[in-house]
Amino acid sequence: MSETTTEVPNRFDFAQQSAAIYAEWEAAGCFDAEVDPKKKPFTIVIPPPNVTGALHLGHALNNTLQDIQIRMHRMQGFAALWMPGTDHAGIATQAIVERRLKELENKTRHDLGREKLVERIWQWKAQYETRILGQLKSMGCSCDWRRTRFTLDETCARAVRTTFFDLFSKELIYRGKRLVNWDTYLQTTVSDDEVTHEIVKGHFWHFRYPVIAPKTGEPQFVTIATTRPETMLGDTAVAVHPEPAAALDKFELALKEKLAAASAKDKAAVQSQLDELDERRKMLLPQLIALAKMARDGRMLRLPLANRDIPLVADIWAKPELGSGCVKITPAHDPNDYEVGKRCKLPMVNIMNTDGTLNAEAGTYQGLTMPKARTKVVDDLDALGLVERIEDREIDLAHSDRSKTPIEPYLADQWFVRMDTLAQSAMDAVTSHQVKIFPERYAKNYLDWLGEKRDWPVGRQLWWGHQIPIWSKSFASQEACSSLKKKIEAMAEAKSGQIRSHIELNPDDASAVLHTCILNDDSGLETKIESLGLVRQEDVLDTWFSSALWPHSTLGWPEKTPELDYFYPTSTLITSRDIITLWVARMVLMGLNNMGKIPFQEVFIHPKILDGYGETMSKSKGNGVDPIDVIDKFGPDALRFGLAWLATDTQDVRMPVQYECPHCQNLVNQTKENRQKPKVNCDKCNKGFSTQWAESDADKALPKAPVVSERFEEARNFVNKLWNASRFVLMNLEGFEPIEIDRDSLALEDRWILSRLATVTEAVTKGIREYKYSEAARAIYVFAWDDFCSLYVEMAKPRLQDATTRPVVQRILAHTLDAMLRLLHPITPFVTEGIWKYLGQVNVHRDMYSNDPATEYILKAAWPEAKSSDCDLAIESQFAQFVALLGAIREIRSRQNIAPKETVEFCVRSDESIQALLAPMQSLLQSMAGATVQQWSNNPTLPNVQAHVSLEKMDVYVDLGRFIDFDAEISRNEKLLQNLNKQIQDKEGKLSNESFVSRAPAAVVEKERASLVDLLSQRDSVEAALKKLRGSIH
RNA sequence: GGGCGGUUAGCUCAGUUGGUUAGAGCGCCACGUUGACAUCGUGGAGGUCGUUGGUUCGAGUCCAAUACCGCCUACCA
Repeated sequence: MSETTTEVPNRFDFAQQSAAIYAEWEAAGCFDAEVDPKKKPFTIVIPPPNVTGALHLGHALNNTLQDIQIRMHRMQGFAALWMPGTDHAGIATQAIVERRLKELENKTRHDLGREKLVERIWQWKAQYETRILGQLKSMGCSCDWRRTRFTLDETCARAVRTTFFDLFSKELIYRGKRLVNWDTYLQTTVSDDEVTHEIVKGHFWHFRYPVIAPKTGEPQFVTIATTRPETMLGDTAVAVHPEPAAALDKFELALKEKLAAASAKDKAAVQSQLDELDERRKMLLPQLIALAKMARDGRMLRLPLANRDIPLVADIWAKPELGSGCVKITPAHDPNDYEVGKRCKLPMVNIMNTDGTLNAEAGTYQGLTMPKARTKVVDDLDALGLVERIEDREIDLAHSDRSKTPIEPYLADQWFVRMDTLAQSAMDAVTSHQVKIFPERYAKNYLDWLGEKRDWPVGRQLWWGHQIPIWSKSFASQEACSSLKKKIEAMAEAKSGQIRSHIELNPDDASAVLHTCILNDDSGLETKIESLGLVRQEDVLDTWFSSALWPHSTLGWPEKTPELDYFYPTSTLITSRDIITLWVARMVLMGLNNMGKIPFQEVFIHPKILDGYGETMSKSKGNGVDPIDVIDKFGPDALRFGLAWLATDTQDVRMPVQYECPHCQNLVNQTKENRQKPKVNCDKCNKGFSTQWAESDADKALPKAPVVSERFEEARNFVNKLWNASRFVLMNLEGFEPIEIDRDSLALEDRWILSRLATVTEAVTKGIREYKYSEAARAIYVFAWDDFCSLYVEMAKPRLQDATTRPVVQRILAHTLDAMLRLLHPITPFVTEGIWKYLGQVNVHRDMYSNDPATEYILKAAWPEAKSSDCDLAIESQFAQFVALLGAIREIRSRQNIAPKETVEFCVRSDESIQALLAPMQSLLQSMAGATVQQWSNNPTLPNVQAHVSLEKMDVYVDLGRFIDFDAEISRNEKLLQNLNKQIQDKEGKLSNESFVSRAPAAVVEKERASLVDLLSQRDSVEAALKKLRGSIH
C-alpha cells in the first residue's frame, strides 16, 4: 500500500479543509477573471445583498446557484466573471442604525445630525459587509473579489450621477406629489415593501355634515363614511358624483355582464348586489341627484368640529353605488382625494406632525396622537348627534415592518422618473426574447408590472444614500425664474454639458421653481450654484436607482473600460421572484438607456426558502437561518448540495428547523412562539439560550443556539459517501498505469459504468445549463451512490485481487472517479478539491480521453465531455439483468433469514444468450450475494428444496436444503401469484379491448403482448414452485 | 379584488412529450461491522396521486369546475 493512500482519513474534515482549500484558491488567483479575446466571456453580477444584516439561507441558495454556474462555465473554458458586491439598502440600513442608536444611546438622528449619522452607518456597513463577504467565502463562492463593489462607492456614485443627469436632461425626471408611508416612530418614510398589511377588526363610521342654509326640500345633512374619522379634520370638501343616475346605470350594466359570466356559486352574490342596487335607486338616488345639483350651485357644508366651511363638489371619484354615495375629501392624506383636490382646486390641509400627533390645523385636537384623536372625534361628533351609524368592518391596516407601528399615509413632494418609454423598451426586450426569463411564467409578472408604466418615485426622505444632485430655488414670478435660468445656461459649464436647468411652474399662481442638475460633484459647480441662492435637495435616491445600474456600473461605466466592453451584457442573472419588478425590470430599462444594450441574456428565478410553516423567512419573524450554522454542522458542500437538490422549478423549499441547545446539544423544534422569544429554555437541560444573532454585547450574555435542519443530513451523508468511495479507489490504485484500453474487450460492468458516466455527464451538463439544479444533483447522486459505489466498486473488489483484471479495473476506476469529481465540483467544490489533491499524487493521467495531465486544481480542470460512443443502451439493459439476478438472490436470502456468512447455491433457467452474457459474472454473485451457481441452462435439474424467483427471461432457484422456512416461502409465493394474476387480468382485459388494439400505436400493443407472455410464464413458474413447496410440507 | 404556484408514502419532495406493477431521502421493521463508508450495507412494509366531472383505447400527467394552503400585487371612502 502506498504511503499517500494510507494517510487518507475516513472523514473529510471540512471544518479545517474548506478554509485551507479556499485560501489556496484565492492565493492562486483562481477566481480572477481577465479580459481574454481567446475565450468567451461568462458573467454574472451578484444580486448585491443588503448590508442591513447577515445572509440567511435564501441568500445561500441564491449564491450557491450562481457559483454552480460560474464554476461549470469556468471549467468549460469561459472567462467566467462573478462580480461581487453589496447594496447600501437605504431605508433598511438607516432604520436599523437609528433603532440601535435609540436603544443603546437613547438618541435620535437629529441629535447626531446628517454627517454624524451617515458616518455611523458607514461603520455599520463596514462591519456587515465584512461579515457578508465572509459568509460568501465560507460557502465557497468563487467571486472575483478584487472587483468587489458597493452601491454607494465612488464608481457607483459616478454612474448614478451620470444616469440621473442624463434622465434629467431628457426631461424624464420631474417633481410631483405622492402618498408616503410615514413611520411616526422612526419619523421617516417607509417604502411599500417595508410595510406589512394586517387585517384587523375596525369600524366604518357614518357621519353627517350639516348643509349650510338648506333650502326647502333639500337634505339637511350629507352623510359620509370613513374608516379613519380623525382625518375629517383635514377635509376640504365632500364629493358627490355629477351624474349619479347615469353612473348607477353603468354600474348595473357591468353587474349584469358579470352575472352572465359568473359561475353558479358567484351568481347569488352578484344577484344580491343587483337587488341592493334597486333598493339604492329607490332610497338614495333622488337625494344624490339633489346633492349633485347643489354641488353645481356651489353650495357649502359645515365641517363639524373644525368649524370650517367646505364646498360640496361634483366629482366622478364619488361612486353612487358605494356607501352613502358621498365621500369626504382629504387631499393631504389620500392620493385619490389629492387627485380630486387638484381637479376641483381644493386647498390641502395637512393635519399631522412628523411624530404622528396632530398639528395646529387640527385646532383643539392639536397634540393628540392619531388614535386618540380618532376616539375624541367620534365622541364629539356623537355628542353633536352627527354619528349616523357605526358598522363593524375588517380593515387592511398598514404597519411599518421595522417599528411595528401603524403607518400614517400623507402626501409629500417627490421626484419621479417618467417611465413611459423606458418601460416600453424593457418590455420589448423580453417580448422579443432578447432577455429570456426562466421559468417562463415569471415573464408575465415582469410584463404586467411594466405595462402599468407607473412613474417611478425615486426620492427618499433619508440621509443614507445618493443625494439627489438637484439644486432648487423658488420664485414669486416666472420672469425672475427664467432670468436666473438664462444666467446659469450662459455659464461655460452649461455649454459643455455639465449643468442643466428646468423650470417647474405652479399651475395655481404665477410662482415657479428653478431646478438645476449638476453632472459631476467635483467640478466646483456646486458652490457656484449655491452662491446664486440655489439649495440642494435634501432627499436621497431610492436604493433601486443605484441597483438598477449594477450590471454596468460595476464594470466601470460611464468609463469605457475594456471589462465593460468584454463582459457586458452579462450572461445570466439569478435572483428571487420578489424583486423581478423592483430590480430586474429596472436593470433592463437602465441598461438599455445607458448602454443601449440589455444587461443580461437570461434571468433565472429560483424558489424561495420557507420555514416549517411555509412562511417566508424574515428577520421580523425570527425564522431566518444563518448558513454558517449549517456549514458548521454539516459542512459547506452539504449546504450547497442540499440546496441544489431542493432547487426545483415549481416548489418553494419548506425547511423545518431546530435549535441545537448550546449546553446539551438537544434539538428543540423551532415554533412560532419560541422563535420570537429573547430566551428559550431547553426542554432537556432546561438551560436558556438565545435564538437570534447577538447584535449588542448585552445580547451575548446568552449563548446562541445554532439552527439546524435534517434536510441537510442527506447531503452530508452523500459527501461522506463520496469521500469514502474515493478513499477506496485511492487505496487500490497502487501500481496504477494509464494503460491503453481496448473497449471491445472490456467486461460488461466496465462498459456499463462508462455508458452510465456518459449519460450522467450529459444530464448534469444539461441540468446546470438549463437551471434544473435539482435534476443535475439527483442524476449525479444516483450515479455516485448507486451505480458507482453500490455496484461498480463492489464488483471491482474481487477483480482488483486478480492480477489479470486489476490494471483495467484501476484504469476504469480512476477515469470514472476523475470525471465524477469534475461533474460534482460546481456543487460540492471543497470535497472534490480535497480528493483531487490525493488523486494528483497517484497520477496526473487519469482521463482516458485526454492526453493532458490533470490540472493542479479541480477548479481549473476541464469539464467532462459526454462521450456519446460510450453511451450504450443495450449494455445498460443487459446489465440490468445482472442486477435483477443479484437482487433476486439477495431477496431470497433475506426472506429466508440466511446468515450472511453462509454461502447458498442456486440454479438458473434461461436461454443460452442470457447464459453467455452473465456467466462471466458468476463470481461476482459470490462476492456480492454469497451465492454460487450450481447449474445454468435452459433445463437445469432443480434442487429438491428451493426458493424460486421468476424474472424476465430467467428463473432463479436457490437451493434451500439447509435453510428452508416453508411458511415464509409459501406466503411469499402466494402473494406473488396474487399480484401476477391481477396484472395478467389487467393485461388480458386491455388486449381483448378492440379499441385499444386498433387505436393504440402498434409498438405499445406489441409491448403489452410480450409483457403478457412473460407474465404468464412467470405465473407458471410460481405455481409450480408453490405446488412443490406445499408438497414438501405434507 | 387581480395574478401565480402547490396539493403524490408518516415527513420533505421527484415524476421528462399521456403508455408495463407511481419513485427518492428521512422515519419505521428485520438482519448485518475481520479494511472505503454505521454519516454504512442487505432486504422489507407503507400511496384508490385533494375532490368531482370531461377528453382518450389509456390520465398522477391534458381540459373544466371545486376545496384547501402559500406567494406576489392592488387606492376602494
